[in-house]
Amino acid sequence: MIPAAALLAWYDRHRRRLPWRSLPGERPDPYRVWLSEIMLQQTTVVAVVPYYETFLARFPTVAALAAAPEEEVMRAWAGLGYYARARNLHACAKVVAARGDFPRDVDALRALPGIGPYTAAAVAAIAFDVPAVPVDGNVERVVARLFAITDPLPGSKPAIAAGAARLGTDPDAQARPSDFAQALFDLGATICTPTTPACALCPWRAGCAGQRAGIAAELPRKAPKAARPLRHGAHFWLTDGTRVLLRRRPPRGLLGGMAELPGTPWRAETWAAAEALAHAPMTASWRPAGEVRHGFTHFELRIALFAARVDHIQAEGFLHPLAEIDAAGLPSVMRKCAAAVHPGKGKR
DNA sequence: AATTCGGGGCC
DNA sequence: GGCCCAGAATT
Repeated sequence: MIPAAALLAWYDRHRRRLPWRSLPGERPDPYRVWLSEIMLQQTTVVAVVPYYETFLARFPTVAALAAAPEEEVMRAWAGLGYYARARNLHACAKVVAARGDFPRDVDALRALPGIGPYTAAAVAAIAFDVPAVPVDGNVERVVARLFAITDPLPGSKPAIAAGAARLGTDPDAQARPSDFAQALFDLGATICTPTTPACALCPWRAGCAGQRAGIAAELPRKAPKAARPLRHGAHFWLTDGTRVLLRRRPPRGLLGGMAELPGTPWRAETWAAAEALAHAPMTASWRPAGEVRHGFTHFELRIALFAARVDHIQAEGFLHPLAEIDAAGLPSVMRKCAAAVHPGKGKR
């Protein structure tokens, strides 16, 4: 038996202070818990913090978020990645605002847009003290080590989920579901880390089968990943001296609904200059303007840049002031392109 | 069950 | 250069 009391005692002394966390004894704001959980999906705490602060200041309540134009929500999300999250966030806010509040149980939360099994359990536990154990990457690692589960992910997910649920049956865990969930996160983030776990400092060291077997650092094992193919594209920086031409990507799919520089499709073959220029937004004296490399989850991209200045822009898309390019809501790959061609201030 | 979705920090 | 991250939706 792994004692929840030992973890909770450790958490009471060593828990991380994070902007979306309420103080001990303070009732959490479900909106803030939910917002943070969506942002934290596959995204590190360090990356989320500045976005969370800005986002919360701009949209202080779920009603304010629901009432905002979608384009403004997407612009506030720009650079954080996985943009379907932002669209689902907005859709979820509208449902919740119409209902009046967030549902308090796992199944009802699970039915909302952008909320899957993990987030439903996390919001229920953290915001409403429902005795659920959310299983994220941290918890998978902790549980795989505690029980020495050597089968590789993702096949071992059911066994790991069962182990996590077993941990949550401890009466001490059931007495503090919100703290127990966050304690598991903090243990995974600060002690039971991916490469070199600090087992000497771990409150669960005595009961850890992985540590006892000397294989903790190797767990969880994972199936090998496929190689990322290389793709090529060309994009165009067209300015009239005060504005630059942008366009909107299709609402779904990669970078769905985000702004971009006009360009070619992205494909496996390289683009000859003349071939790429056939995709230019208008006829002009295009000059080569460097290359940008960017890694996506499942492919790597190399973009050849072309730039031109004309007196009058006549092309499809919309014009954005050069001086406010950082506020254009460009995804990171396009911010790289803009910075390569137009090395201005450079920050967001 | 597999694939498609971003981006950055850290080793 | 690879790994990881408070995963979900789609196919």
